[in-house]
Amino acid sequence: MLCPALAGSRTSNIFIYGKTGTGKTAVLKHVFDRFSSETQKLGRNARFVYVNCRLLGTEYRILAALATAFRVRVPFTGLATAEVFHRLTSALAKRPGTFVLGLDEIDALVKISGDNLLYELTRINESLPSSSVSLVGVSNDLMWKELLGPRVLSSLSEQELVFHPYSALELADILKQRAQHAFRPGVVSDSVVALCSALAASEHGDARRALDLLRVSGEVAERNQSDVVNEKHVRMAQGVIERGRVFEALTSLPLHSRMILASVLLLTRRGCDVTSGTVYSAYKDLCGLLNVEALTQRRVSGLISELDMMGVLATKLMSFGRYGRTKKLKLLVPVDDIASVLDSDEVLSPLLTHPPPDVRSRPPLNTPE
DNA sequence: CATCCACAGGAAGGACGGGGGT
DNA sequence: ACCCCCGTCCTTCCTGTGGATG
Repeated sequence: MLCPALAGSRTSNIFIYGKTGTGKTAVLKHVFDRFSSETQKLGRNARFVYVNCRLLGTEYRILAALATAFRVRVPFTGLATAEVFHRLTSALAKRPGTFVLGLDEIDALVKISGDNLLYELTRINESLPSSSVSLVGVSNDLMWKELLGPRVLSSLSEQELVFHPYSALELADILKQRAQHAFRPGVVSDSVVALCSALAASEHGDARRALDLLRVSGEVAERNQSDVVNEKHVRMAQGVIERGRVFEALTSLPLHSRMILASVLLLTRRGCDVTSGTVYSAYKDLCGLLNVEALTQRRVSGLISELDMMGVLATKLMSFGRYGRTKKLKLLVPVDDIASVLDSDEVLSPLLTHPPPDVRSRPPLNTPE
């Protein structure tokens, strides 16, 4: 699909779908690399730029990253988004060529700030007389297209590509091949490979998961001074990976999000019902104890939604008729895991290990379960 | 049927840290 | 040095809402 770039002409916009761990990003990066070196050899002025929309987070930062890739220096804040766009455009106009922008996790961009930037990007060519810009959008949300306006949709999906999940057999092939490089012969048996791939296949065929699982299994085996990797190590590795992910996600959370999480933890431990209302008052008490100014209920509600989207919490809207509507919260992560993360938090841990007697919530709603 | 609870979540705007241009 | 503008994070204010109750 990108071959026209070799001849110096514009490529179609491409849209790539597929679940996580099916190799979209890997393929995109690899293809971009190959094309970069090929076009260089041919002496074409072509650039293949990769950005990850979700990691960058905002419209502005994505544009700034694109600009930086074209050696346009922009500050991390202070400029209007439109201004950055303008600078990018004029930089592109100055050096004629073929430019392909790979926008990974493009669904995140649209969910955060709408399809405006995409729209602008699809019609950037109109103001570039001698260069061409085309887009490669990558999304792991198949239903995501519905968020797009028709004007963007038609121009973005000139060509489409779907990456199907790997089957357990395909995963096993990948793992076997990697295992040959990473392990001494005979250390990893076929049954271990089969288990890793089966576990990953059951989680929608995520190859990254499978590889991580095998790698960590090896580490676990090594730590246990075992000469071979066996099924038990794989099971242990599963737990290690899970905890690692949780730990990383939670420790990087801002203070107030961690405090909200601590409130949920306290309420859960005490067996109170955990709803947005009770959590907020527990959170406020926590703020009082820490001498921190509490955020408003509105903001806390927003932070809870963020935790929900991260998959730390599950929320469920419940209606009790006359007794109002509320969001029930449930931790999706084992209580002990969260506790151990918060325990290593120097600000919050004293409150969790010796919970003061009256960090309490409002009296529970007298409603039937 | 209307009411009303206890919130959800949208809109608008303000404080702040940090630009650009002159 | 000055002014104005920007994105981010948060607040304030507001309207919307599912369903038991009167």
